[in-house]
Formats: sequence, C-alpha cells, structure tokens
Amino acid sequence: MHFTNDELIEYLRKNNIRPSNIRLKVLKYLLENRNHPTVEDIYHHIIHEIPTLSRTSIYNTVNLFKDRGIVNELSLNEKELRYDINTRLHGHFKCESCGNIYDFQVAENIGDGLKGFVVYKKDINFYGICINCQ
Amino acid sequence: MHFTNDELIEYLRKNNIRPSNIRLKVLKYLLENRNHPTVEDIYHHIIHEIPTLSRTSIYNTVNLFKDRGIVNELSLNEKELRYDINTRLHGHFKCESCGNIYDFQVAENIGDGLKGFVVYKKDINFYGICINCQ
DNA sequence: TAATAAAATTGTAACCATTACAATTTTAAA
DNA sequence: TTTAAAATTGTAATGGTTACAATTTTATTA
Repeated sequence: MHFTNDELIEYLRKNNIRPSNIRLKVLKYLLENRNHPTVEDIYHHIIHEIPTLSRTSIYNTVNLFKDRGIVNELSLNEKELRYDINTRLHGHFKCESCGNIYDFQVAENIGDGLKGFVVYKKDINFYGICINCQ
Repeated sequence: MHFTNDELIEYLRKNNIRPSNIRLKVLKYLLENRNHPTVEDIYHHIIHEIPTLSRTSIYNTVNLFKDRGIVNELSLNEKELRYDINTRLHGHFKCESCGNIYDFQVAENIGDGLKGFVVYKKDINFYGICINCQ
C-alpha cells in the first residue's frame, strides 16, 4: 500500500493534526507497514531520512496521534508500548515463541452487558503459541 | 468471605506453593477482598501484621502466584500492575473518573477465529466512564 | 521583506515501578 | 544439633517514558 504526500496531509488535517515532516513520515510508516511498531521501531526507520531526529519527537508524535484518536496504544505485556493505526475493533494475539502479533476478529457486541457504561477503549489481547510455531 | 488458615494452606498446596506466613497473608487478602490490588496495596495491608515486610517479598509472592497460575496480572494502562485472584474468563472495565475496576462477563467463544492457535492468556480490558460517574 | 509570535523539535535529566542480586534469616531434613 | 534448602530482606540497577528548557522551524502580521 502506498500513500501520496497529499493523502497523508489530508489524513492528518481531517484529524486536527498540523502536518509536519516528522508526523507525515510516522503516519506513512504506520499506514504502509501496519506492524504494531514500538517507538524504537519507528525511530530506527525514520532516523535514516532525518539524521537529526530525536526519540522524544517520536514519543510526542505517537502521543499526539493517540490523543487525536488516529492510533491505539497497545500494551502487550512487553517492556515497550506499540502503536496501531487500525482503530477499528479487533483483537491482538501475541505469539510468545516468535513474537509475532496477529490481528483477529471480535464480535461487535462484546461487553454488551455493561449497560449504562460509556466505553471509549476496548483492549482485547491474547497470548500463546501461534499456528506456525507449534 | 472468610478463609481459615487450613483452607488457605490447602489452596496453596494444591497449586504447588509451599505455604509461608507472607504467602498466606497475601492469598487471604486477595481472596477476601477481590479488589484487583497493586503490589503497593497488598504491601500496605500486610505491613501492619509483619513489620519487617519488604516490598520485594510482595513482588516475589505475586510473581510466584502468577507462575503457578492462581492469579492473573492486570495491565490496565496504569503505572502499576494489578493482581486478580479470579482466573476464570472475564473482562475488566476501568472507570477513568472514579478509578473503580468492574468485572464483566464475556462470551466463552471470543476469539474462536484463532484456529490452530494455543491461547493461554486472554486479556479483555475496557476503559470509559462507569454508570455511577455519569 | 522583516519582525514577531506560535508551534515543533531536540537533548538532557528525572521519574519510578519492577527486577537483579547478594546477604541474611527462617524452615525443613537428616 | 548440623546441614542444606528455601524464603525474606535491602540496596542497587534497569530502562521505557515523561518533564522541561533551549533551540529551531513555521506561520502570521505589519
């Protein structure tokens, strides 16, 4: 999947995020890879294009994206947090053997028992051994 | 709910955990309160009964309980981890207003799409505003 | 265009829950 | 009692993330 600069700028503007060089590159990476990267992953990918890049800028960027609702922060019982550009409801499976993270479908009515509760974030994370590691 | 010492000892022995004073007190606290406490919560509750108690002992104990499968570790996007003596499948709802953590039912067949995957941990955590804080 | 303000970026230091580890104490076994 | 094993303790280290001030870049206005 490939996104033009104009598409990336539009994506950010629609979500009330001023486009900047760093933000466009982070967004592009998230959209074109969709690999639930850590801050370190993102940093290493972009440092080659922006040699003065600071890790703090990546932290600032993903936190801004999170506040604006265009990424979800994943806490998968690892040391580092991960970021997911896919904000539609889905589950994550982490293979403890190969480390891969798989998306899986989840019924929309999960948690419907919470009547009267306002839910604005749903984390569904499974752990185990994936089919390729058996 | 109240547990006798003999019941607590039996509970640990059945799960291959040598009973000790600290372990019995931690287990008793988890069973009788069921409030998803942090290490700090547990420590503060027991320090009155064991003045020489060390935080490390609480860390050791909850990690041992986790390894033996009698508690689940909850990562609810807080600084601290929490521990839940109820290891049956259920979801957690964290109210961002009052901080309360609610259990809720979850269909047993959630994640059945993961055919061929061995799942040994299921985390289902929701965040929002509870019915009492609206 | 220049001057000014606002926003973005950077780098360092601090934070702090958790773990590592060695020393001490307690418990169990012989 | 002796000895070994296990449990507990206290301190130091870890390391991802945040705080914050300084610098740079971008946008606005005269």
